[in-house]
Amino acid sequence: MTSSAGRNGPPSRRTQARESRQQAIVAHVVANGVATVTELTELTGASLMTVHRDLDELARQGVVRKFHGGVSAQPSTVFESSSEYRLRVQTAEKEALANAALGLIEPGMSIMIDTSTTNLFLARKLGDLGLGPLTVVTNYLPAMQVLRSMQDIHLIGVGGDYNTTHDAFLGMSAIEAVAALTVDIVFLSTSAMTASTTYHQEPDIVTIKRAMMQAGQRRVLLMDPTKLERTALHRLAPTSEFHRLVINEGVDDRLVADLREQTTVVVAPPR
Amino acid sequence: MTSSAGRNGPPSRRTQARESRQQAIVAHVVANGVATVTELTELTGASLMTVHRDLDELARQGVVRKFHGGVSAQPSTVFESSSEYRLRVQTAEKEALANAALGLIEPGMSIMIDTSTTNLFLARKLGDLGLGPLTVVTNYLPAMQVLRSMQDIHLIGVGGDYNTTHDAFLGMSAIEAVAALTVDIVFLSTSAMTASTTYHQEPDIVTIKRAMMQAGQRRVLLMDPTKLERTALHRLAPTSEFHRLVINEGVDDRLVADLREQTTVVVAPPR
DNA sequence: TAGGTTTAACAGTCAGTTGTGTTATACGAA
DNA sequence: TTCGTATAACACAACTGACTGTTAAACCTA
Repeated sequence: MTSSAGRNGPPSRRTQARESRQQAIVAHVVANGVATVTELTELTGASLMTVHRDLDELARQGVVRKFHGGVSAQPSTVFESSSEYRLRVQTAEKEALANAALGLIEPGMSIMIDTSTTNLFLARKLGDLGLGPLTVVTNYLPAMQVLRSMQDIHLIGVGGDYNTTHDAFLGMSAIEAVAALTVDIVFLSTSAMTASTTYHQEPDIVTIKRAMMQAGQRRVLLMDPTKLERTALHRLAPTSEFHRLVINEGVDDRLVADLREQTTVVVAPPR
Repeated sequence: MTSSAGRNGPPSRRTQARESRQQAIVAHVVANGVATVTELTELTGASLMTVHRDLDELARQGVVRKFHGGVSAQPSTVFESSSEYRLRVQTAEKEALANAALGLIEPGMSIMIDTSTTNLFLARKLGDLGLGPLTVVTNYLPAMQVLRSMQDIHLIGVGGDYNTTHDAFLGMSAIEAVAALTVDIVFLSTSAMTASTTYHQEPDIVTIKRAMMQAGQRRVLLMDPTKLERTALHRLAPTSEFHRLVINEGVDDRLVADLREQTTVVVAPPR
């Protein structure tokens, strides 16, 4: 991550401009499949060099692919894995989910946090409340960085093979480490779900998430609206396996009704 | 860590002034045992408020203890444990040690790095060389942060209970994780040694360092000059247990001769 | 080789952060 | 209570670093 990846302060006018320009580029490229650089300079009004730099960054994040003469879109399954990319979308929704999750935590509890950007929002909030001593387990490096300096937080890091895409420790040893623990609540998120089932596109992630589910006495699933009513290659677990599902407001009523047949659904209020 | 903890760029006139002022304060307090704040404003020429802020920072680092009316020195064994404090002293020497250590590493190797600031210097250099693929194991969070973005580095994080003082993962699960691994070289450092024996003041650290020694086919000990001919509460291991000892130039000849009777000594050239 | 395309190098602008001091208020010990 | 001490609040200057554009060189491809 180069610049404003995990920042908290105000986004700054400058960075904001950069953000919206890159978003416009992504939207355009995704819509058309391909685009030339000059085409994008006209779209954004920025200089050739700036567009090139934006494209380099987006390519590094795996969102687009550069070739001589222009760029093309990546299949969504590829770039949606990128931790860096996911951190920037649906932030308001994730914030709301995190707030709702916070309400489930009581002082003295031990909780586990999986490799998801939604959970990073949750981690940031854990220090705020005087939740008293709190034990937090995670394999997600950005979460560790956030939690390490917090008072009253006992951080337990899960080690293993570092995975750049997810910015987390995975693999056999991570699974073993998780298997050796039991926590009061485990907070999970995944990339896709239907009313009946949850999914993820990567088998390695499925494995660690399953181990984490085993380690939690209660399992809470946090899902922003973009992930609902979608599937991915690998099945993670039936929806009914989760004790609570936290979603945002504005989800289709029929879907919510279907979900309520499987588990307890909590609707997180915005703001 | 607040500001210029792990920076690399030029120290800046301002920060440099701050550094030397704090060093002067520490020197004064250590020499006299105690000091009043007004006394220190005269010593440094800074305002009352600035001195207070310096003292707050030093107290947070564990170097001095504040009380109403002034400050007192901490026993050296206390503040010498502070990762943040140790990072700022003997940097040139540690740099030289790291360079020498680098020469022992060959492409494709797997290495382990323990919880010591000297090793952080080493970690920073691992990306420079085109050492080809390199597997690096560590329980030291700052090292993980440095290594995570490096190309060609396969990072294996050792998890466990996070310890704020050392900025690292310790405890039973860390030891188990280390015990499950074997690497080509393990790079260690410790707080004190004599010709015959190595020491550390904290039992938890001794335990993990011993586990790491077991995990390494070759054991390399990096020691800056301030640590030589000193002891600490707990014995870590005989000097002869290390395959190589890397020290700086300028160490007393007789001591070097004694050390050479125990192990292979490498003298790191400055620069 | 000639066209456009990409990268490298340089420099300027601007925003945010840090370090500092001054003043005002709160605190603690005698 | 009272005086010295400690913190909080505000303001300011300096510095850093991010972002951008321009120009020049290198590169690819037809």
